[in-house]
Amino acid sequence: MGHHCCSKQKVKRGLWSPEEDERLVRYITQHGHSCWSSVPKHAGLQRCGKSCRLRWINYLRPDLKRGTFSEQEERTIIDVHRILGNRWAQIAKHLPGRTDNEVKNFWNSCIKKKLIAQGLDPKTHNLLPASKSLLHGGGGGGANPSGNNMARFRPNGGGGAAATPFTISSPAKGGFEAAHTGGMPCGNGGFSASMAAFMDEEAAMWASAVEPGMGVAGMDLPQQQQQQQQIQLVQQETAVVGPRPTALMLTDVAATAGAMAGKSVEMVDVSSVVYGGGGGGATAAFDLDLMVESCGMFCGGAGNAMEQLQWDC
DNA sequence: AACAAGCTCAACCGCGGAAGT
DNA sequence: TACTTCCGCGGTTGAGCTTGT
Repeated sequence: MGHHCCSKQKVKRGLWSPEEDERLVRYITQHGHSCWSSVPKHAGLQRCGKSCRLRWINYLRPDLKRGTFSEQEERTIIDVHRILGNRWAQIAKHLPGRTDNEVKNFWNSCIKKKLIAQGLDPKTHNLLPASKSLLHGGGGGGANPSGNNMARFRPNGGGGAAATPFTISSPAKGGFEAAHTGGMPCGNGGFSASMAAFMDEEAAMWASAVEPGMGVAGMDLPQQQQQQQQIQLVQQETAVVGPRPTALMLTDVAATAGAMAGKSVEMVDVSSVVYGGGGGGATAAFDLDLMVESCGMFCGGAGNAMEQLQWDC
């Protein structure tokens, strides 16, 4: 087979030998890689340019940070992924020294499973259907009527029947708090103790996206600041304008965009939360490239919920 | 100790888009 | 405008390693 780009040549495939690595490193440090297709020829390698590029970017680059991901990096990945989806290259830009491949592998091998274990859909960061029924227990009143974990309510948050102190960004934490504040109908065994314990354990991680004014349990101030910087970076990247929205708002909006674009994003109720809420007519103060590219138009629906969700400060 | 199952991660594949002709 | 080439990205694969039985 071989790559279409190098099918004419006889190229070696598979793992790289130390000698090949050395050749590639030596060549690139001396000449750079302005044209990958010519690199193998000049470096004396029986590889295609694509393979050389991959090897350099993912393994040989001197600025690579290797080793396990820190908790901070993990939080960043989750937060950015919630906004950008599977744009690994974009996500990796927020993690100096990490490659898209590394981030992707870490996501698939680790984070994804964590999310699933928490009953979250790793694609949408929403509760999986099974978990929804678990959390909502089939009981009645007061609970988030949408069943969508992305629906969050502010403590001072205006409207609706939700008087529950939903201040969280984390779906898991939300479920946990709700269960413990009676905001959700736990029912008899609708929300297991073990699950609550698990969520409690994970709360610190999820707290990463909590509004800054709220303080974040389990995260010290520098961490919060660092986290905040990451979120701001994403905001800049997505051309956010206007008042600073929470990471969650970005998430909701971006996810909604994804849903509108039919990208198999299960965000059925997000718009009702972010835009709908209690009616109203404020248009979101977003100009997300992401959204433009996703759906071509921005359904600046209704609702003053956007304002309600903005930063406190 | 031997085997199976699960996991990690480097590498490949195929596609889309940009640039050049 | 149409075509070709190249680059970069995301999805997928599979070899090697680890863990459990």
